[in-house]
Amino acid sequence: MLKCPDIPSTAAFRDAVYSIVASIPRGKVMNYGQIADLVDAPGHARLVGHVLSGAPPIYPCHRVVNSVGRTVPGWRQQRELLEQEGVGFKPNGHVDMKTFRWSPQ
DNA sequence: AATTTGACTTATG
DNA sequence: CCATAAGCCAAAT
Repeated sequence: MLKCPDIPSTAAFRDAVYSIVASIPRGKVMNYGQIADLVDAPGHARLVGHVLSGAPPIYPCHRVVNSVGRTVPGWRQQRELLEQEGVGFKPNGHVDMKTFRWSPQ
């Protein structure tokens, strides 16, 4: 996968994040920390979130949730989108990460 | 340059 | 579902 020698908001970093997000299969989700790790920038989970906040809507950013499976604050529709794809939510309102978290082959 | 803010994480209650 | 706390790091103010 693309690696960014530099760390922060470079085109490479953003491109890598977009690439990862675009590769999340339908019906699965990923959390920010995992993406950060995949782009060779461990600890930059918050940056991933920041990048996604400015990402073009062409990417399935609704498949990215936080580590406990919580949906994006302020984006109520995200849950509907995920449920529509087959992602199951636990009774507590969080995604069942145990089942729907996607890991790269 | 210092402080605040946030699409984070883990833990605890 | 929410609240709090400590740790974390880059961006915005």
